Amino acid sequence: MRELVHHAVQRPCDGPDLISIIFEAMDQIPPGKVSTYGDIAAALGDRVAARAVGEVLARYPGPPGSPKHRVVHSTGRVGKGGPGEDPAALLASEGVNVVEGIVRDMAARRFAGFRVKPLLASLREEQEGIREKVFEGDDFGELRRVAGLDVSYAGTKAFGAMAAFDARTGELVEERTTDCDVRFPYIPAYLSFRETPVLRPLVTEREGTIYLIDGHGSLHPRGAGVAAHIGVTLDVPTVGAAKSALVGEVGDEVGGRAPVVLNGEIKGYRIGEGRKATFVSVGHRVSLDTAVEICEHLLVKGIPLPLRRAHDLAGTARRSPE
DNA sequence: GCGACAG
DNA sequence: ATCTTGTCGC
Repeated sequence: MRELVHHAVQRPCDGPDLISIIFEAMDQIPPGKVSTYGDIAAALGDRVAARAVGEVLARYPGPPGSPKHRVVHSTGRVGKGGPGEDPAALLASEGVNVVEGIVRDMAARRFAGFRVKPLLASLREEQEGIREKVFEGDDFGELRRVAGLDVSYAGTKAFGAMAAFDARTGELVEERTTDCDVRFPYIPAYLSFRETPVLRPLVTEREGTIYLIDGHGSLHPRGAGVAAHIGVTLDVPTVGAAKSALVGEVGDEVGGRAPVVLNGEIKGYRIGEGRKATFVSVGHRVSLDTAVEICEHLLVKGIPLPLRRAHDLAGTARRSPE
């Protein structure tokens, strides 16, 4: 019982709720018809979210009676279903011909007439707006602290952590954590809508603090990675620091720095060697040169110290009972 | 099969 | 990001 309480719904993350829209769409598939992960993703506004739709069906129970069995692969392959569930049998009971786990006559069975809000389309527009507001110069006054922000997950619950270090002494001066129930899955290039709601309450200091964020900033298809998103929406200085690339072409390394070019422009640098690389880009109000200098200065075993500390803290919060 | 997309 | 056994190294 105690475990159930621990994983029970507490406070939904304060951001866009894609989970509800996915189940709303699924509920529109009539008996005798099927749809695909990609078709639902398209109705949400972006087919890239197909895998995320599958992930949500696996992780979230959804409203009672949600017809998860009516969502199949584009090949017609029926989903696995949860413990004690038999999607193929349910489909058969609705008159769908399933042979060896594959829906027959997909073309005739396929439903795609969803009437849901194409949320991902409006979120892309929001990102375009954020790109316009990003300030790529230095505007953070007197630097007193450098704070790391990171998120870890347990099922549908997110744990955010902040670890702040004194910019002069390098001393750890503050740690803070928070948690909420995730309402937005991981979708490439939409990460900020999953993590910003978790991290927002951890951004308390508005003056003299630069926030290093685990993810890209302007080195993003629409110039609005999570670091840019948090920087612009909260108007705080931020830097993006990711462990792997999302977009751009990595150039030749010079003096430990390899430029990352996007649309003919250097939008980031890869620092650190090989597998321990960090991709640095502008979030907001910190220039690329300054961002790289700060990250290099704080680099410990391939990762900026505040980020490692925030990562550990988020992981601890995830594992701790209370 | 290939290509591949932060966390 | 998380899922996981054994294994290497300080």
